[in-house]
Order: sequence, then structure tokens, then C-alpha cells
Amino acid sequence: MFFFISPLFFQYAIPKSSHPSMATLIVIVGPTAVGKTALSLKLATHFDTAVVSADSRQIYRDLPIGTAAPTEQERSLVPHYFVGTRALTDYYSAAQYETDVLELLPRLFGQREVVILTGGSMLYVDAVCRGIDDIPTVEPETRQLLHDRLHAEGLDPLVAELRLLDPDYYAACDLRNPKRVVHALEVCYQTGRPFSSFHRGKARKRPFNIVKIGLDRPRAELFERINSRTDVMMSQGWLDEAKRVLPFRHENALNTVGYKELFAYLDGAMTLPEALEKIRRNTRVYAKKQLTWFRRDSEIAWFHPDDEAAVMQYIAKKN
RNA sequence: GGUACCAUAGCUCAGUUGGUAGAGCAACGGACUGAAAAUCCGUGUGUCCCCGGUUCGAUUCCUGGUGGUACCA
Repeated sequence: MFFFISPLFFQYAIPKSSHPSMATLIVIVGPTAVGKTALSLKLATHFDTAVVSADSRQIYRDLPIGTAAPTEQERSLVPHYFVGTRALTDYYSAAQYETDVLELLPRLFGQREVVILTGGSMLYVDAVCRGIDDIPTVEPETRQLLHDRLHAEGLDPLVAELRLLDPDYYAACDLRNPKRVVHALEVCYQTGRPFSSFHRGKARKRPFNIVKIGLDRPRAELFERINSRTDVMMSQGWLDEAKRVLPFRHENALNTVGYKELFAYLDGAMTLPEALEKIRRNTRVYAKKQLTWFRRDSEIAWFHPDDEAAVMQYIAKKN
């Protein structure tokens, strides 16, 4: 489906509101492949506005096929932000995303009342809606030090150290999750303060309204879309895309569903049909994990992606 | 056709010296504060291929089937 509105339309659009207090951020979340992109394009067209992507992988410029990023054509119809803007080797994080989006939004709201934020990266969405606490960025040396210690000594000594340096976080932390333990220690090392002392424990106020729309489908329907989308991606040249980025496979950007399996195939570790089957499975697992996260957010109102009328009605009511 | 081996969870397989069974992955559920498509946690869902036999008791041992794999013809 396409929307025949010239990009120029947006460029010369007359500012609709100069009152920031009227500004509304429509947040569209949901599992991968549910249909977020299609609905966000429709809403953006309807409100003559732009789409801010909240996707930790579509933000990389060399992964358009495997991350099902909005196409050139879709982006020529509706301005998109944070799609394909980073190199695979760039360091990026949810906190950086929060900073970048909060810097961008006032400019967008200067010209429009409504902006659409859409994406499946749970923490990125929360970073914008609630905020991430102000914690110093860890220096690469500190990160390397802890990384090396984890591999040399194992997790237990680090857990014991966390107990001494930050008893509060030790009590709350998932002590079997290396990333959690290591990051807490990184911050303790670097700042000389307990990691938990940086936590405010409450959401930040934002200078705009937030309306959260959740999209979901019956599981069979969602899984069918995941399966067929995998085939579509392959027909679009996903394998070539994976070959091109293979040299960067150890970057975090490529610790990603789909690429990992295609790399395994390119290594000769499995056949292509096996890799594709694993991709479908792991994408399903990812979709369920997203749903687990979004389900506990009571601010989200849930809709079937095809039920645009209900979505519009809800937005009108909340606005 | 002959010989050997195999048949246990959705899949790949372990195991029970005879007391109705457990791992990985999947599935289902959960966590998540600067790498989040990441990382981590919980739950076993089963005519143990079928018919007989031995036995207090057979998924386990034995006859015979059936299906599969390999080798020999």
C-alpha cells in the first residue's frame, strides 16, 4: 500500500501549533512483524507528521533487509528519524537514544502537534517515555578490564565484589546474569560510587503527552507473518547483505537474530534451510519476549493492526 | 532376501544392573536502568513402536511383528 503525498508537502507544511504543551507523542509498540511500520505510515500520513524509529538495529545503515527497516520509498513519503544513521562500528545505547530523541522532539513539535514514535526496542521506548537514569558512560578500558576478569575468573568473584561495593544492588540484581553484574561493577569502578546510587527509581516528566498504542495479533497469525517475512527478506537479497557485513560480525550491532544464523551458514556450520528454520524460531522467541515486556506496561492500549478505526478513535479520545 | 544396529518429549538424544524416565533445543511463563533483536531465570507437556511371554512388577529381559538405518547379496 502506498500513500501519494509529496515529500514537499512536509517541507512547506504550515506549523499547526506553537504551543508545546499541546504536543502529543503517539507511541506504537508491539512484537516484530506485527505490522508497526504499516500502521505508523498511515498515522503519519493522516497527521502530516514524521516517524521516529525506536529500533536498536534498524538504526544501523547496512542492515536494511534483515531488520525489515522502512524502505526508501516509504521514507520518501514520510520523514523517518533514526533509521540507517549509524555505522556498524558505532557505539550506541538506549541512553544515547534518549538524549538524541529528546533533542530532536522539540524541533519536530515546533512544526506539528503530533509525532509518531514506533519500534520494538523495549528499552529504547522506555528511555524516551520514562527516562534512563543519569549514569556516567563506562570508559572502554574499564569495560575491557571487567570483560577480561569475567573470562579469566568467572562470575563468582565478581558477584562477591559487587556484594562489597554495592550491597543494595547486590540484593536486587539478577546475580546469574553476567551483563548485569559486570555493568554494575564497571560503574562502581569508574565512579567510586555504588551503581545503585545513580538510580532515581521514578519516571521523568516529559514536556509532551504520550499516547501508547500496542499492536498484537493471534499467535498463529503473528507466527505466519514472521515465517513469510523471512522468505521475503531472502528474496530481497538478505544473504548478500549478510555477506557484506560478515567482516563486522563481532560488533554488537550484528549480535542480532537472523544475522547470527546466516553467519553460521556461511561458516558451513549448518545448511541454509537449517539456518532459515532457526531464524524463524528465534524471531518467534524474540517476539514473545517483546510481548512479555510490553504486557506489563499498563499505559498501553492494545489493538489489532488492521483495526485502524479503533486506533484513530482511541487517539482522538486521548488527545 | 540375509545380517547387524536402532525405535523414549514437538526435534536431537541420554537413561532405567526390572520398581512407569531426563538433558539440550522448541513450547509456555517471567525478569530487565547506558551492548536490549542483547543478557538472564522458571515450568516437563511422555501408551518409553505394537502383540504376546517371564515376573509381585516390563519402557528395561525373551518370542514374534512393524518401521528406519547400514552392510552383504
